[in-house]
Amino acid sequence: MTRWLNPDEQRTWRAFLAASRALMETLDRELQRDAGMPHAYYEILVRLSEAPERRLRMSELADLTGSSRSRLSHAVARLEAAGWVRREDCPTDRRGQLALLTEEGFATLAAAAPGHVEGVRRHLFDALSTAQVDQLRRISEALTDHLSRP
Amino acid sequence: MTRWLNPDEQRTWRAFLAASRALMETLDRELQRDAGMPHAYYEILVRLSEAPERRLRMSELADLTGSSRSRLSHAVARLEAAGWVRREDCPTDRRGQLALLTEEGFATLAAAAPGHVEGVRRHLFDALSTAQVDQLRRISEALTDHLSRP
DNA sequence: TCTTCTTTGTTGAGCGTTCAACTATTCGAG
DNA sequence: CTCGAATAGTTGAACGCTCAACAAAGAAGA
Repeated sequence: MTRWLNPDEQRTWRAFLAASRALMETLDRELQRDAGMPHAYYEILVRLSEAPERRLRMSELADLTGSSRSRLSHAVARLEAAGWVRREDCPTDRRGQLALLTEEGFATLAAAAPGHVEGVRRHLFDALSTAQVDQLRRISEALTDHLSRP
Repeated sequence: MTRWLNPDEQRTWRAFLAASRALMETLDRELQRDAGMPHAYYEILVRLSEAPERRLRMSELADLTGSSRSRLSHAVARLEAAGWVRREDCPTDRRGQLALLTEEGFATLAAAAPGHVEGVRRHLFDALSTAQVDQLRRISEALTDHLSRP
């Protein structure tokens, strides 16, 4: 007994699909062009830059960026090769690894941030009213909450 | 002169990022598990199934699915190898190709649809009020409209 | 303690996407 | 009618992600 989508839902679902895909692709392309990295990597650098001493456990970084451990492992390997991130052994858990943002990584991030933020503003916020921004926040938080339930 | 994000915008942006990524990953994983194809391929089959005679020009199909021509070319190659899509020469334009859904492809889609729609309902619509669904539609349409401007 | 279960992080293969380059065909200005 | 520009679609390499398998170390219970 499938609960099919009614026309309104169908339209909403397709609109959401098209919009989020187009937005992410646009920002990803801009970041790749201007900073030489995909958006997922940028996010990793951001989270590290906000952490105390600019370092985080791999697992915590994975949670913060909403990525799998495997994905993060591969990503940090690339970021390390680029000289933007370094690994260190965790002093309190010998299984653990810390990822830490290098000075070079911080400089790269600082150089990329204004352009990217401008992109987010132009492509996302400039299209919405302040009421819609508020709605989008509530919707997104409800969604995340719902998805992390069972 | 960077127009930075204020705390509300920051929160909205990160919430949207987390939610849309989590939603898409969940649906993609379910579809891969239950139907053996990624969501992008499912969408191709859906669009073909809705087209007159279940066939579309490659370029039109690319537009409808919001994908690049290259992406679609690779994707259709895979779908063709799976026996779900066939290519035909376009009678009116010798550069053109038509992609058409095979009987087998249609059957696969018909088998996959109920599960996927149920997933969309559970993970998206069940989390939102009817007012929020309406808001999300308006926001998404505004976004798509804005992104396809210049 | 010994044993088992869980957690942490990595690895390699396979897949899908991007990007740039390319062929083939059609369009359109002169 | 012709020739340069635009359009349709494909290709291969590089890249990032997923998945399953794995090793190493901690946690928990007898």
